Amino acid sequence: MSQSNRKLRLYVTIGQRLFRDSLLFQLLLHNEIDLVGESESGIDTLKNLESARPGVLIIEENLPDNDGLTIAEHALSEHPTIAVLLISDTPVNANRLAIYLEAGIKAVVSKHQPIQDLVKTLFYIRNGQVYVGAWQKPDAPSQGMLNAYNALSGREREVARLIASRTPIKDIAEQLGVSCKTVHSYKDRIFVKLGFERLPELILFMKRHHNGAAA
Amino acid sequence: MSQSNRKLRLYVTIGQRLFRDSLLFQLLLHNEIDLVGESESGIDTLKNLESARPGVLIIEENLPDNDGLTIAEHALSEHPTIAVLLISDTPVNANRLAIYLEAGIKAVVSKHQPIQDLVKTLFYIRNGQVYVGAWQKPDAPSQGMLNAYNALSGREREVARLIASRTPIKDIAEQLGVSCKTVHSYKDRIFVKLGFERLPELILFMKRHHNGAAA
DNA sequence: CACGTTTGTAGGAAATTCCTACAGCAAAGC
DNA sequence: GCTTTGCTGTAGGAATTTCCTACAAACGTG
Repeated sequence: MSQSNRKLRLYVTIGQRLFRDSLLFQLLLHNEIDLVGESESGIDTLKNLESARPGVLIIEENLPDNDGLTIAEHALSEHPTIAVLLISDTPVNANRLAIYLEAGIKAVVSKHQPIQDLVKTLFYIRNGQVYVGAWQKPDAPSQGMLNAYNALSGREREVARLIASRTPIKDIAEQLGVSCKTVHSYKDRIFVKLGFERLPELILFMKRHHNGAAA
Repeated sequence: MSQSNRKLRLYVTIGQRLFRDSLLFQLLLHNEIDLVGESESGIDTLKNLESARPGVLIIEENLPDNDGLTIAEHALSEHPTIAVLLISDTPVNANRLAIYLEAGIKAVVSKHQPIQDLVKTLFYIRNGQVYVGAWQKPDAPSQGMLNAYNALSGREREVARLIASRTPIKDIAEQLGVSCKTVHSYKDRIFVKLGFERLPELILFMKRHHNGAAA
């Protein structure tokens, strides 16, 4: 997945603390990510870039003080090597995308996309590549995820359901009449198949497929 | 902390998927929280409440289709027992808060507050109590956190710094010339003292105190 | 049918979490 | 001054988790 072996030096500019925090908590779970700075306004961002020297800048389109695009352009004129990922408020169309790319922005993710898209994009652009993948297939919103669910085997689905409903592994093992080790194996395989790394992703995924533990 | 022993049945209405996801990932880490539904619009929310029967509804003030307050009032007229937590776009003042409380809303958290505030408030109101704590002391933004940092002992700070910079426990033990077990003890104590439960919280905390691993 | 893949099963090593222990020292009292 | 109490540095144990490997039975498909 990740070609580059050095850490991803990340700067995040998001106005609202609540969302900045929760996004950062997610991103910081990846230990390749090194947060070198954050701010809530464009001006602060420009001031800090010099010393923070990020490799990637995630910046919101609508900032309290300025337009994210403007800030990004300023940032790029001073530090052309930064890979900028713009978070847009609205779904992105080809026209807008073209404008962004022309400005030197490497990728755009809309706030209406799942967080996995952001993470995927982030890792993709970190080597300087432009990412335009997401808008080419806007017809299949969660199709990939549905496919992923279908890829689970019967036993895996059972385990996935139980894990998502927070049944302890030991209880699952008991219920299914297998050893804990086996349940762990299922768990591992589920996470690999779905591309997840942590429990909340699985819980949310199962809820959204109406297979959660609606008690 | 949590008086009630049954799970917190949570419904979340946040327009933007990216933020809904990242917030949910955080909230779902708490295993007392049982997500019974989510939507991105007020109308959907009202439609789903009947079957989801949440104990707590977290709802954004500004939704794509409607005003969160209006939706909350509708929801409360049908299901008066739901504890509503409104996420407001702007900092909340006493006047606005009074309006909200009169409408039957249990708490308001602004998007400019840290995520811990949201979580704390969520657990507080789950038993039906009104939460008005956050705006009574708006003068001390991160004072509590600074105090918390000062509460760490010298050795704990060293370990906190190394952990936040993602140094493996074994390396930390080596560097400090103590056993892994000891490092784990420090880690445990750090997390208890700061009230954290997961690594990203510590990383972010250390960054924000300029004690991160600015390589 | 033979060969590659998926599924159900499980074990081992290393790491992590959670809890407990304990000696030394410092501050707080009495 | 002496005792109690609490914090700091140190560490061990048990249970759990993660990560990786293994392997036989079933399955599918040229």
